Amino acid sequence: MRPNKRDELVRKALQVFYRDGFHATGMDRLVVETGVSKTSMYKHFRTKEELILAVLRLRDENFRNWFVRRIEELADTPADQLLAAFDALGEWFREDNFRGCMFIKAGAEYQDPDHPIHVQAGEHKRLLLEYFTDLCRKAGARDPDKLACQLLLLKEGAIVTAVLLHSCDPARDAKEAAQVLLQNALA
Amino acid sequence: MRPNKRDELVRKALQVFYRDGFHATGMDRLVVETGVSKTSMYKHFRTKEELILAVLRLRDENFRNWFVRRIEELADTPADQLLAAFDALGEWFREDNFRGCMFIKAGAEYQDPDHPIHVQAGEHKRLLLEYFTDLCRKAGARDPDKLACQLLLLKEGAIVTAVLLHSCDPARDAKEAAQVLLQNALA
DNA sequence: TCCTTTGCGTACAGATCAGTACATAATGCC
DNA sequence: GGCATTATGTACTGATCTGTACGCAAAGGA
Repeated sequence: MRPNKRDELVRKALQVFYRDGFHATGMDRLVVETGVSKTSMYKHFRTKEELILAVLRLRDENFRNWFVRRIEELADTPADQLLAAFDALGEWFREDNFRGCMFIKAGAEYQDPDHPIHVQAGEHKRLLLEYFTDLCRKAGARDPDKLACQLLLLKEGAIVTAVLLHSCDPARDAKEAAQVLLQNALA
Repeated sequence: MRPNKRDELVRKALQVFYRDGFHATGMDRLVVETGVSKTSMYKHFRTKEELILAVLRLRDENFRNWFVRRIEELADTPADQLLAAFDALGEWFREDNFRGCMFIKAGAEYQDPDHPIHVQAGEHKRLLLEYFTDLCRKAGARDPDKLACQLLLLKEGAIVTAVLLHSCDPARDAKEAAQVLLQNALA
């Protein structure tokens, strides 16, 4: 029971869940795709829910790391970084295997607000909101909390719309909207 | 096989699917909850997918009717109506059984872009976008298509955020953002 | 070499999935 | 009333779901 074996399982499960959804992906399929035996799978994760929670933790880490790093590559000042966030989004939308936000989907499949999976999905959004708020404060916005929330709305809306309309334009439109909001919040 | 019996089944199925999700709701449970026999159910709908598509059609009709009507009750001029849309959203968020947007959830559970359910979910958003575009044009916006898309982003983002953060504030924040964008597009 | 412990694969349990076969009950027509 | 058609309820199919029981093989200690 090597500890990195567990990580490998989580990585693989992440791909499959992201592509096909949670309810639609059975443990049997995961067992086949990872090549591990069912007993081993259930040694590492006592239930499917526990596996999903581990997957969401990894996804949260991966996504936020990538997002923040990419933004810092694209821009220097906090204000520019807030706008660059939407360029990063656009890059994400253009990836071949883009399938929307895993946390929105998790919240959609596990709707009970008290369900651990739903709670964890909300936590991801809260952390992103914190990041935005921090940038808004550094940029000198009049009401950093409000502006951050508005930019988050644009981000989430862009993701959902990109998925359902199969278009990458939402990233561009969201960026222009963010520009207007930012200008308004700084003046 | 009364024709209104079918509508009744769709109405009931809508409630259950909306509350519990598509994959998580089996035909057996629907049969029990509607009180109809399984044979009758499959006489009206040849497959589960066909039932879901009928449910989405009804939901699209219900939601857009309610949305447009409520907006017209709340405001008179096109510009005010665009803002009132977010007040209507806020009322929706406050409903006890608010569980987010059924079409976002449908798109999340049926991710294949060619899947009929995914396509139909996208169609709903397209129709909403058309409605917004029409209002933007009437309001005299400089670029009605762009503004409409941006307002749609705010709406979708507000829904997703309201669900995951269990808060109704997104409606308020979205409205204020819409106000700024609208002002900017008219000036 | 023998014994114990640990890890893994297979086969299975019981529930539930979508969908159907078939018998019975209700209805329309003459 | 007698007959054909249609609607319905039950019981079932084979597949798949999450999770487990058990047998075997490898490894470690004396």
